[in-house]
Amino acid sequence: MAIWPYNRQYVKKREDYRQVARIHRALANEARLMIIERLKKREHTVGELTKLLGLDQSTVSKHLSILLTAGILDNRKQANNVYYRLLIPCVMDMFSCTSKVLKKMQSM
Amino acid sequence: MAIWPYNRQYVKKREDYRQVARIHRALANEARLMIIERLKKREHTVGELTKLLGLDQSTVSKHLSILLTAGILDNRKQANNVYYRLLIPCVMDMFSCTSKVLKKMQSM
DNA sequence: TGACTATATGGCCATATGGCCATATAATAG
DNA sequence: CTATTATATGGCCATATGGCCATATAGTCA
Repeated sequence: MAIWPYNRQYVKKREDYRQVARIHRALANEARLMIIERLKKREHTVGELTKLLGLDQSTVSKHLSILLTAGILDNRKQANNVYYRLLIPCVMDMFSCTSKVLKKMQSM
Repeated sequence: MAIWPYNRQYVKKREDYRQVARIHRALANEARLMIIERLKKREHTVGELTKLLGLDQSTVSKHLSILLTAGILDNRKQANNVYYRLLIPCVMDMFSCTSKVLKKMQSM
């Protein structure tokens, strides 16, 4: 095992870790979490989210594209609006774990 | 509602988002994910993890401290070793969601 | 005590991130 | 067609991140 440069298994793992890290990085920002919170209820346009977040439109657009390419959101175009929606609802479930972490923190 | 500067509910939410984002940021790095993978099985010393990861000892120490202050790990000192262990096993469950994201990605 | 070992911290550097402004692009409306 | 609206992209800047090296700190053992 562990022939040059790495065995296939190892390379696969490394790549998996990179991917998983990328998903967490997408969720590692207040603004993007608020976007997800909103999209949990229904799809929204970029403009709507921009108003809700109180950030620059370009900033929101960049956040959306990060969530999009991370595979967490989906979008569709209608008229000259782009509607974004939550693609992976289980992302919300992850928050039940993060809240456990927070609870444990507070009890320390 | 929404008295100056924000109502209490809103402030709480903002703070929650900050905390959740911090947890995800802690998980948003290959090396730290590998550490968690290892600690899933049993506790390890800094030295063991340093060998396993092939990174500088100081780098590993910093990663551990990030996971520690994020509330994901715990540690104990014995002799002149510090053993780190996984505090919140449900962190592993989050990976079942991230793998769903990845699967969906690959099918696109 | 002093020497040794394990871990943590500070300094440094290259790169990434998150925000804004300005502007480009795309679609609609007139 | 032109003007308007919605969104995306590029440039910029301040700050954060992740890595290493060097060194400080803490604990053990003789």
